[in-house]
Amino acid sequence: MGDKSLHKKNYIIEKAREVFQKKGYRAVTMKDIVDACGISRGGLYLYFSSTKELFEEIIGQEEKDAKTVIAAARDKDTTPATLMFVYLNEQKKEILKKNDNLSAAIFEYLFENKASKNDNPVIKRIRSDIDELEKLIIDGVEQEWIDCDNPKAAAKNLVYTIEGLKVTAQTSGLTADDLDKEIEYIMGTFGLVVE
Amino acid sequence: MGDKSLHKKNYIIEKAREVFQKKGYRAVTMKDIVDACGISRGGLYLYFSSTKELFEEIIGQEEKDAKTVIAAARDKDTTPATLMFVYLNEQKKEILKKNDNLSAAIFEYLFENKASKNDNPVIKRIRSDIDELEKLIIDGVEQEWIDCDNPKAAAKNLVYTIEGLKVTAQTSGLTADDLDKEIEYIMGTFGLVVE
Amino acid sequence: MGDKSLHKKNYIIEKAREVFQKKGYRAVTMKDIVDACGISRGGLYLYFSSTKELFEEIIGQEEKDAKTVIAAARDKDTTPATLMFVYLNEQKKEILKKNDNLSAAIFEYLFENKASKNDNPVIKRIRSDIDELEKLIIDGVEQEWIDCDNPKAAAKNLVYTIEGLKVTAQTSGLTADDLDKEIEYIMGTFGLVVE
Amino acid sequence: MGDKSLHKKNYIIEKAREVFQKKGYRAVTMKDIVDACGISRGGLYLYFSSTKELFEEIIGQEEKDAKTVIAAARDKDTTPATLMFVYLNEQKKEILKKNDNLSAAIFEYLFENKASKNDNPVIKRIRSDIDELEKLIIDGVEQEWIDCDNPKAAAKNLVYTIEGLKVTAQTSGLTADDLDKEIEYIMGTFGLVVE
DNA sequence: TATGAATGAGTCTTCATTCAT
DNA sequence: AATGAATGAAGACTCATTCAT
Repeated sequence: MGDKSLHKKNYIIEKAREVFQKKGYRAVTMKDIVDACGISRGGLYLYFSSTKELFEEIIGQEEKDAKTVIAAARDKDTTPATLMFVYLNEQKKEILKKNDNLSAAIFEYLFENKASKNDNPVIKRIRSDIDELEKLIIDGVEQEWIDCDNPKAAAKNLVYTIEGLKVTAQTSGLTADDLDKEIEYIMGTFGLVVE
Repeated sequence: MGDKSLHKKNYIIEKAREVFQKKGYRAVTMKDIVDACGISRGGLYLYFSSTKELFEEIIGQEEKDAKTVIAAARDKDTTPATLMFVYLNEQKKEILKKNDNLSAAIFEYLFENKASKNDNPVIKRIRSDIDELEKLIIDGVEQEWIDCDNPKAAAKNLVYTIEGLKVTAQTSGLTADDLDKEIEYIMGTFGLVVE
Repeated sequence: MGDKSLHKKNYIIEKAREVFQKKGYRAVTMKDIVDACGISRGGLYLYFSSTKELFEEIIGQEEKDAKTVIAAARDKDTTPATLMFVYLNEQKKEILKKNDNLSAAIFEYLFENKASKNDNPVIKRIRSDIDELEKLIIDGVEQEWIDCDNPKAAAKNLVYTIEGLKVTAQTSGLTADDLDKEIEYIMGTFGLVVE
Repeated sequence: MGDKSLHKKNYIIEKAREVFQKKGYRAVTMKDIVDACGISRGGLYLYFSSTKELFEEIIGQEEKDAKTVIAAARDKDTTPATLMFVYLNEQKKEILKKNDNLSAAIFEYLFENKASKNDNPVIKRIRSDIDELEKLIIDGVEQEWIDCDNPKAAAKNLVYTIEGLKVTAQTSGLTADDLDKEIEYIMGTFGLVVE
């Protein structure tokens, strides 16, 4: 695949992402993609042979995990408390882009692909997030910023809560204010205060 | 609609629920329902004109909310701490019946019907759960069983976490042990100990 | 399936046979059948879900085997010599209906389904023809009408030759005269004379 | 067309033959050829504009006729009986290479192209085989090796039988033993004994 | 009320064929 | 000569929905 077709592949991915954001996962047909891209049916099949394949390519590139977010924010003066806050706020921003993010599609995709669970990027991201947050909490405890008896359980609880916020935002709607209060509460459970 | 028709309608709902539990929401066709019920296509249309209509009827009857669970467990000697534990265990039981509950189907339904949010039974149930748990926490604080500064925020956080557990169980899988640890952690955040 | 739909099924089979006679096996599409029957695509699928299924139904009804032909011609005064002649002439008649028989389609079908060989009606018919002709030859030898050292080998040879005539008629064309001469020759190998 | 092009054309024919042997005639697509040759779609079209054209080129080169086989075996000491045996054995060898010969593809091709019969190489080969075998039989009769009243009819019968064996091998399967017995029987009809 | 045959629109998928480079 | 991306037509198959009985 030459430079040119790589370009086209990326173009398709770009357009398809928009479609998945708007319509979720299951509702998307190859025709939707074809129409969004303005290419021929056959043309699309040159690059992707199903919406599933296409979607997997997209989420492979998509997931912004805790590691990345935290790493980006970390410098020598950043405290664990600040990092936690940055992470939660990043999640908030993602959640609020409701029609502009892939969570609905991702959930649908996962419901449909329960069987082949272990190798999918979302589950990997969840596991890695738990690990990363655990490390962050342990750091915070050691530096006496964070108050926590059971860092692993706390990390898991946090990740489940964030998944809950994502899904609730999709299904029932959450406002910026709802999320701010939630962040404040979570910070409080670690003995941290939002300034 | 006479008694006989009502009886048949309930029969259809019953069978359809099983179908939705097994296949989710979007994947279910009118034919699936017809086959499960052993009735004719035309016959089904006399009662329900789409899977959506049928599904809405089902979830209207479905939701076991916190109020019901807590009310069932309450008697004059039950402490708020015990009620909290009972509630969390009820959730655990529901979550573990993974292929035998409607959550996957409900999530799918909601993703597909974001627009008509406010009148959907799930959002009503979430609101009512928050209220009910808030009351429980306030009771617990007053009776000095529970330790909590901000009962409303705590109730919301708990509901979001449970939504997160439900969805994670569907998409990534959770074991009984995972849930026990999570329950223990949650109880701990209220200063409660699982015996 | 009620009387009415059985009637329709037979109607489809009837029309489909004409299509297979005209176009062979592989070239026939569900659309061809639909057009020939003047019904809708979906309608056809109610009865048959592939051209293969339809074709198998047709050839199941189709094969006129040696047993049937010979049985039909047999009465107490019929000699083995006559029966042999009747059988060969029946084959001749079938072969000459070139565009009106299914042999081309059957050969194509068999080429495409070599794997599942043993249970197909054509192979069964070939085996049964060999047996039937062997019996006929043995009868003929016993009654001193037919001259043959190895009835089984002779029966096989005859069946192969007839298959060869069928296929040659399809691929290269054979006239009534070609077939008459061939029948005369075959009769001769058994010491029989065509009157 | 220069030497280089001719070389490439032959290369394509070579590879395509393998494809036709494996997949028959109708099932072969231009893409199959392209893949087998490792050339581009456009490149193939420079040489052949359809699978039909390509296939006709192949069978034009293909046929090993009786003339060639018999000529190859003939030397001054070879008897007609031996030549007959050599010819039959050559056919046997061809027939047993079931997935490695073109007969299935050729039959399919002929079924699909009945119209343009007279100029097709198969019918020419059949005619020439009949002639060649007739000559052989006549020779044999003159040299008192072969016993036959009607050499032309016998030659035709033999050719039809061999066509029947080819097609039966493809559709129903024939073993080496089946063929040996058949050869023995055929030799017997000419008063010849297989040693 | 109830049946189930029938329809036709919609989607998926594959291929021969073209054409700019 | 050669490439391979792109097209669009053709066929398979499924479903929601209707309607005569």
